[in-house]
Amino acid sequence: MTSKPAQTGKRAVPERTKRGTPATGKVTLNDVALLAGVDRSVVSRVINDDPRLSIRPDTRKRVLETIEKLGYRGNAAARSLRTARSHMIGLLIPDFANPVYAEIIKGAEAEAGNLGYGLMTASSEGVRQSVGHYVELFGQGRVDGLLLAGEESGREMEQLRALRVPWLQVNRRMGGTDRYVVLDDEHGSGLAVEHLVALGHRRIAHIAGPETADTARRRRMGYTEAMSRAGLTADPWLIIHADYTPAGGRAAMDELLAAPQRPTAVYVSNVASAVGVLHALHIAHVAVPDDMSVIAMHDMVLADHLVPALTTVRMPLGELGARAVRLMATCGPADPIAQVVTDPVEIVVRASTAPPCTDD
Amino acid sequence: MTSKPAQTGKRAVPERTKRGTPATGKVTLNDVALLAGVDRSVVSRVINDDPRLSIRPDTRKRVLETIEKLGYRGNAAARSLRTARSHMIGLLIPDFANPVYAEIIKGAEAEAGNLGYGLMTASSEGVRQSVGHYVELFGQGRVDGLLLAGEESGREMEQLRALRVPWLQVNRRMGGTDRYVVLDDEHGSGLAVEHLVALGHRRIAHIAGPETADTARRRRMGYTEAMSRAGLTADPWLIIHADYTPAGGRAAMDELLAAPQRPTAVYVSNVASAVGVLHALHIAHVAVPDDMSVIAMHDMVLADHLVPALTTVRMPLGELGARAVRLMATCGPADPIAQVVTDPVEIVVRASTAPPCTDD
DNA sequence: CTGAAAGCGCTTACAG
DNA sequence: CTGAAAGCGCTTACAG
Repeated sequence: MTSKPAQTGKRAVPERTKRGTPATGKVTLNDVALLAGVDRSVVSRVINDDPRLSIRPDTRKRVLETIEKLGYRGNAAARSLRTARSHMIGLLIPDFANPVYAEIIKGAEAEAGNLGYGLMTASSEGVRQSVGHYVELFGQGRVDGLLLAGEESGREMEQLRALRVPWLQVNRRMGGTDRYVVLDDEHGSGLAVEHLVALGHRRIAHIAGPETADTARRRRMGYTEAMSRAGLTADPWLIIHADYTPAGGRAAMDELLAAPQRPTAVYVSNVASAVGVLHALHIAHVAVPDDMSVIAMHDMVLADHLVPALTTVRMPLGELGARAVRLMATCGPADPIAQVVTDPVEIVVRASTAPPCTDD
Repeated sequence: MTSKPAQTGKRAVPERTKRGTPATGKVTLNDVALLAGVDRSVVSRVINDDPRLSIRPDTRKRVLETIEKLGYRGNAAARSLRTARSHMIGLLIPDFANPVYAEIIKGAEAEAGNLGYGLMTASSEGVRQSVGHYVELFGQGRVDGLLLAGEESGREMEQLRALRVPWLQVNRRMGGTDRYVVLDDEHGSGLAVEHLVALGHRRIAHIAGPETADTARRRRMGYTEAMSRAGLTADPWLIIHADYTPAGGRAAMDELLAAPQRPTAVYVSNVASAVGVLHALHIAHVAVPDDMSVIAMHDMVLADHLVPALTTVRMPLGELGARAVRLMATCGPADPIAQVVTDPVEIVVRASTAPPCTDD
């Protein structure tokens, strides 16, 4: 007679999961239930704080103690399979080397931890190199949601959409979507211009980001509007578009220095570009801030140690990352999300800005 | 009579996974099998290229086409649960703002992609803030292995060990372990010193990393040995320990400038510190490279744009990250791994090094 | 107050 | 050459 497989916990196991190897320490719900003398469904409900569970205090205590004693850790895969949620959030950034994203990641990571989520950060660059692209990484239910801080091409957005994973744009709003969270770039830009105006500058240039970038557009608008408010004209030759990189900033500054009428101050839309701007001025023997004031969007530790120390606009980048995670974790996949993080924006005055030379 | 649940694909499904909602597009192996007219085990084996499967070419073709047609993506949780592998690798770094780690992450990410793994990067900082610490993030079978590039405290290593996840130290070897992959820091340091010696410097200082850091120790050793080889003495006052941060480098340089006999050159063990070193020299009106040559460990885009552009030692940081992932993916959890990535180490000469002033 | 059962979507040894 | 079955470790509606 073929005996039915013996009861709970004694069922046949595939070779690779051999029991009796306590070294591996694979403790399951069943092990806990067996030792605590209850059903595994009870253990599960204790762990998940099921409000519909009524249980005697001492039974609960016994279960909890057994979990502790065996060092039980729930299996993420089993739980994901059952609940169809991974408790992971993906974050796609353009480049790990850009310190702006480091701030966003930090905020996102901390908030994810608080909400019991894991954060899986990848760079567009890295993903592009890999074989399966987004599919391997973010498809297959690996993440519950995807935060997009990168510059995805149309084809890439297509691929992402095919994954059918809820997504949210961070720090940009492309393609007329209603799923984004951004900073108040216009306001920040306005403050930068106002700082320079207050110092007495009138010919203020703007090294803007790439023309295609949404952030660049918003910062440029903030700049032109603040110029108008101050009764100054933002002549087209005062605005140069450049990549958000040191090399981009350097080239833009060179161009600005070659202009017929030199500005006395420049507002750079990105701190990475500003590094290149300072370098270009150094090479051209233009003294900062005596002959040229420089202020840049985004404050970083680095700014304090550049030569000279860089005046910046501090934006709540960490809060942006945190907010994005929170929204992703709490909103439905199709809820419209259109948020602007405004809170602490301030000018951090350092050595790179001063009144213009009087003999100008 | 209670009819047995109808066959494959028609079993009762829990409410949340309602079929007939093609919008959600939850396509399973069963759906593919049904449409292709084969068993789902066949589909599985086709997907996984099971060598023990013999199948008619046209059947295989039909299966593949159906997968394509339905846009089937395997469910990661189900696969993980069944195979007890997550195909995820965790990477723990100290700080996203440190550009050195950006390079390591990039290399690791690319290699993970090539091997079909996902990379889950977290910072020690961020993890410490979160509620469940490592357990939530890396426990529960979420990752197959853990790459440790951070500075974990003893208590944290304890926690990590309790997770029973295979781990590998990256860029450091702490606690007499035989699971690490590092760079040839000694060799790189030697090259830095040799570069300065070749320029004619004899009083060469070293701003070393934190005394507790393994990398700092190896770089300092490379420095002292190269000094000896050149017949120079590495006097104790020439060596200052500092954090791997701009602030650390700045304080160390200030200390060096206050010394009775000033060095003519300094080898800084980290590019972040070097930023602070250049700043300190600027403040003190010490001309670089005329009055002080500066060379730093680790090449970054930033180095090219500092004032002045910084001479560096380029180390294979990306390859370090890639190697770590490869080892983690291919080695057994207890195999001894003690590797040194030596390959392309070279001096990148920029504007911060020159022969010493002759009137010195 | 607690237990038994079904099933999430896969993989794999085995049967035919 | 292909199919049927068992089971990975959970959760949850339901029964008692």
